[in-house]
Amino acid sequence: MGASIQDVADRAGVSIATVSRTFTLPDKVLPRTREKVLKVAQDLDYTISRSASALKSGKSARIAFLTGGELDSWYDSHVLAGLNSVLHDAGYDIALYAVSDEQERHAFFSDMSIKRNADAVLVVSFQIPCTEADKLATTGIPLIGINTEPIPEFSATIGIDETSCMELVINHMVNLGHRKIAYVCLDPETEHFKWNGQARLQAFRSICSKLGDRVNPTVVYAPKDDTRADFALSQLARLDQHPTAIICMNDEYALPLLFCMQRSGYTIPRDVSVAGFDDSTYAHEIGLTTIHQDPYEMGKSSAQTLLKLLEGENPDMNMQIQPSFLAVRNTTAPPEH
Amino acid sequence: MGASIQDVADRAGVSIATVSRTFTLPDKVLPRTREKVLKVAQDLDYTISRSASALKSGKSARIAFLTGGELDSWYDSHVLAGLNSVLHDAGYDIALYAVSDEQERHAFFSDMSIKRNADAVLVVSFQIPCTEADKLATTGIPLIGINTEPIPEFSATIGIDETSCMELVINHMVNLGHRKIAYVCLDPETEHFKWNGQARLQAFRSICSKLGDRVNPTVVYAPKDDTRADFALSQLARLDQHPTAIICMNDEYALPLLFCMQRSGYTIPRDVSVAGFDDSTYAHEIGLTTIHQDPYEMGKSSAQTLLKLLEGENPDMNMQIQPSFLAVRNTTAPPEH
DNA sequence: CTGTTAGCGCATTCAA
DNA sequence: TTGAATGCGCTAACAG
Repeated sequence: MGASIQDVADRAGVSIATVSRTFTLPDKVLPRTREKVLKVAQDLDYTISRSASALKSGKSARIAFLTGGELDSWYDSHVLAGLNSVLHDAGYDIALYAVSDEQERHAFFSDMSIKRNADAVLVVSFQIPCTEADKLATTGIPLIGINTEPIPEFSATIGIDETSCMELVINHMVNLGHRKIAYVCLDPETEHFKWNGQARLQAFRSICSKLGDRVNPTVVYAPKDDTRADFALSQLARLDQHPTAIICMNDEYALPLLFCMQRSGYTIPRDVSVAGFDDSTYAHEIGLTTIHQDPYEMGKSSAQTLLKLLEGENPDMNMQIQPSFLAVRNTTAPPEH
Repeated sequence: MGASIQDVADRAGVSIATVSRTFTLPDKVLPRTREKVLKVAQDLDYTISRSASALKSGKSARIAFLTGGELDSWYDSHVLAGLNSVLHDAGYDIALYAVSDEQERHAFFSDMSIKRNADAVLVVSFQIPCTEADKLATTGIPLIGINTEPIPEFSATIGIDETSCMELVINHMVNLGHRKIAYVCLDPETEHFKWNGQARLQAFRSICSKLGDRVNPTVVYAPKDDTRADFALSQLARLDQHPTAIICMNDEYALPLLFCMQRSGYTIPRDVSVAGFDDSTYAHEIGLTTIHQDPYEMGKSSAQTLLKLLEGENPDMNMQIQPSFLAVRNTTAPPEH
C-alpha cells in the first residue's frame, strides 16, 4: 500500500535516482529502463509522493486562488473550472482562499508565508492594494490577476475591457433612442473589493458624461440579497423621470429585475429596455441583452500563461484582454413615445 | 522571504524543536516561550512549510474531490464552497478531480497512489463501482460520498433522500388532480456516472408504478446541451396524450423548458404544471415549484464529518440525510378540464 | 545513461 | 519544558 521509491528501485533493479528520473525527466532514462521501472511502479501502485518532491524541489505544486467573491458564484466557479482543467493536468493543486473582508485579506498576506507554500498567486475579482501587491511581487513568485485592475505589480492580467463593454451597452441604448438611462448596481461602498463593480460604475459615469446632453443618466443602488429586484424596482419607480433603459451591473441583477418587472405588469422591452453584463446562467434562454464573456476560457488562458511564467518564459501577453461582445437579444428596443 | 525554522529558532534563542512545537503542539510549550517564538515568526514572516510538515508527518493535508459532474455546475460549485469554508480553515487543501468518462475514472484510481497523496477522498455526484470503492476502502483513508449511492464502502455519505423527494413531487401533482405526468431527464445511458440522475429516474418509475391507475406516466429524454428545452418540448408535443404535469430532473431542465413553453404560447401553470429539482439559480425568483436542497450546507456538513473521521473519531452519523422539501410556488396548479 | 551522495524543513523520539 | 539527533521520500549535483 505505501510502496516507496526504494521498493520500486529494488524490484526494478535500478537505483532510486533512476526511478525518480523516469518520472520527472523521462528523456534522461533509457527507454528500456524506463519501461521496466514504469511497469514495476504500476504493479506496486506507486507514484511520486508530492510532499517529498515538493520539499526537495522547493516547489510546492500549489497555486493560491485568492478571490474577493464567492467560490460558488457564476464567475468564480467558471474561472476555477477553467484553471483546474489545465493546472490539474500540469500537476498543480489549487488552494482556495475566499476572502470577504479587509481583515481576511490582511490575514492572507501576513499569515501565509506565501512564497514557501504556493508557486504562484491568482487574484480573482479583487482590488488588491499596491502595498500588498508589492509584497507579493517582491517574493518573486508570479502574480496573476483575473478580472482585476491591471496594475504593474502583476506578472500578467486577464479580463475583459470593462470600459469598452459599458460603452457598447450605452451606445446600443442611445442608438435605439434612449436618453433616460439608469444603472443598477451594488453600492460600491459595500463591495470595494470587487474590481468589476468599481470599474463598471466608473465606466458608466464617465461614458455618460462624455455623451453630455445625449443622455440623462441615473445610478440606483440595490443590495446583494434576495430583495435586490424589489428594492431596485421601488427605487426606480421613485425617480422623478422614469428611465426608459436600465443597465444592470450583471445578469444576477438584470434577470431578477426582469422577472420582478414582468410580475408587476411591465412588458419588456415595450415599456422599458433592460440589459445586463456577463451572459451568465439562463441569460441566453431568457433572451436577455447582455455583454457576453467566458470566464471558463479566461481561467484556461490564465493557467496557460501561468505555466509559461512558471517555466521561466516571459510571455509578452502580460495584459490579455479577453474577447467579449454585446449579445443583443429581446430585452432591448426603441423606447415608446 | 524564505525564513526557515532555523532562522526563527536562532532569533528566538530556542531550538527548532521548540519552534515546531509552538505551531503544532502549542500546549507543550511555556506560554512565555511560545509568545516569543510567535513574535519572531511574525517578524520574519515565517510559517510552517506545508511540504516539509506533510513529508515528516505522513499526512498530505490534501483532500481529493472527485466529481463526475462539472466543477462549474450549480451543485458542485456550492458543495465545493461549503467544503472549502471548513476544510481551508482546518489546514486542508482540496485537490480537484473532474472525471468525465470511465477512462478518466480508471486513471484516478490507478494513477494516483491516493493513499500517499491525499488524506481522504470525497466522491461527489458519482456512481463509483464497488471494486474501486473497495480499493479505496482498503487503503484505510476516509472515503466520503456526497450525493452518491450509499454503499457500505463509504466511511460516510451525505445527500438528500431522492426517492422521498420524488414522491413529494409526484404526490403534489397527483393531489392537484394530475394523472398524465411526464418526467423529463437526460438519457441515463449518457450519464451513467451521475447518481442522482439514476436515482431520480428510478424513483419516478417505481413511485408511479406503485400508484398504479392513478397516474399515467411517461419519460422523455432530452440532451444536456442548449437545445434541451426545444427538444423536450417537441418530444412532449409528439406524445399521444399530452401530459398535464411535467417533472424535470433538475431546475436546469425545468427553467429553460418553462421559458421555451411560455415563448411558444403556453401559460404556466394554466396549461401545464412544471416542477423541478434543486431550487437552484433563479428558481425562487421565477417562482418555480421545486425540491429545495442546500449543497453548500452539505459541503460544510461533510467537511465536519470528515474532520472527525480524520481525528480518529468514528461518527455514528454514517449516512446523513440532508433536509430537503418541496417548495410549492407558481408553476403548479390543478389541471384545466 | 545510471548510481552515489547529500540534504530539503520539519516532527518526534529520547535525554536532560 | 526544552534541546539534540534522526529520518520522512525524494531531487539534483556529481562522478562514473
